[in-house]
Amino acid sequence: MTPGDLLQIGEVARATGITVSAVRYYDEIGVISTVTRVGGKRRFAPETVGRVNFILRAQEAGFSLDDIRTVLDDTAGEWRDLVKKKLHELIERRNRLDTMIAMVTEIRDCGCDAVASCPSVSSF
Amino acid sequence: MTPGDLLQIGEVARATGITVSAVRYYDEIGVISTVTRVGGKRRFAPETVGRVNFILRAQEAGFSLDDIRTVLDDTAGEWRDLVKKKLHELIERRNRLDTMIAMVTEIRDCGCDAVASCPSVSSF
DNA sequence: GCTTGACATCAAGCTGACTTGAGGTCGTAG
DNA sequence: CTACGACCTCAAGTCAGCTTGATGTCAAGC
Repeated sequence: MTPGDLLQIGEVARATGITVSAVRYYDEIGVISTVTRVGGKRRFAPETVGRVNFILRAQEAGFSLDDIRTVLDDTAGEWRDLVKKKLHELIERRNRLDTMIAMVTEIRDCGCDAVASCPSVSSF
Repeated sequence: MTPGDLLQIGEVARATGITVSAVRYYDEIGVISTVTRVGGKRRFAPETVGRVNFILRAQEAGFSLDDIRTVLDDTAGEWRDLVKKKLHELIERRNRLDTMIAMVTEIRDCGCDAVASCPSVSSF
């Protein structure tokens, strides 16, 4: 058992589903941080689990780890602007995705023999 | 002027907005193909432009060049299954994106000082 | 004949997000 | 005492998707 409620690296890994080396990597680049070390070993705050989950979601949505660090570490007001900008990008991304879904649906239902010769492909 | 209606690499690049080196790369890995060579120089069919545009869209939607080659080159029936699978993935991706948009919107409007301490973040 | 511009090849480099491997430390259990 | 599992560091490797640089060819214009 860990002292207080601090987590070991392996616990963070298991709780979030990422590998130990990925947790270490996140720590190195500063998107999460160790509270302290005990005998050289990292100890993380319990909130780290939520933070990692946030990071994973944000990555899925197209944020780079650099973006994420900027957003999470900004104590000035800037982060809100960054989030707004990113929100805009997300909405654009969804629009493109919708276009793509329509396109792929069309291809799925086109009745062509091969995609290469499908008019739906070259019309984009 | 090119003989017939075949395009030089630079024309393909200008027509699609990608670089000459990227066209060459696409040719090398086989997502597009040169019809012939004239004095060592590649000549492309005009449809190549549409094909490249398709590739760009597909990439935006999360297809890898490998996926794209598989879909485009498949003359058997398999590609339709692959497209179906990809369509499924696209829809999942859109769902995640919607979640993310909701999340980012919440963060934008949360009134917190810093993202790190925002309850919306650790609740994910 | 010389320059210019568009093309060619080939090997190497780059970025992001990690992983892998070698070699070392620490604490507990048998 | 020794073995084990979980941790540590540091350097190097991996993958996709290109780019960059060195060096060379070829046709057209002056």
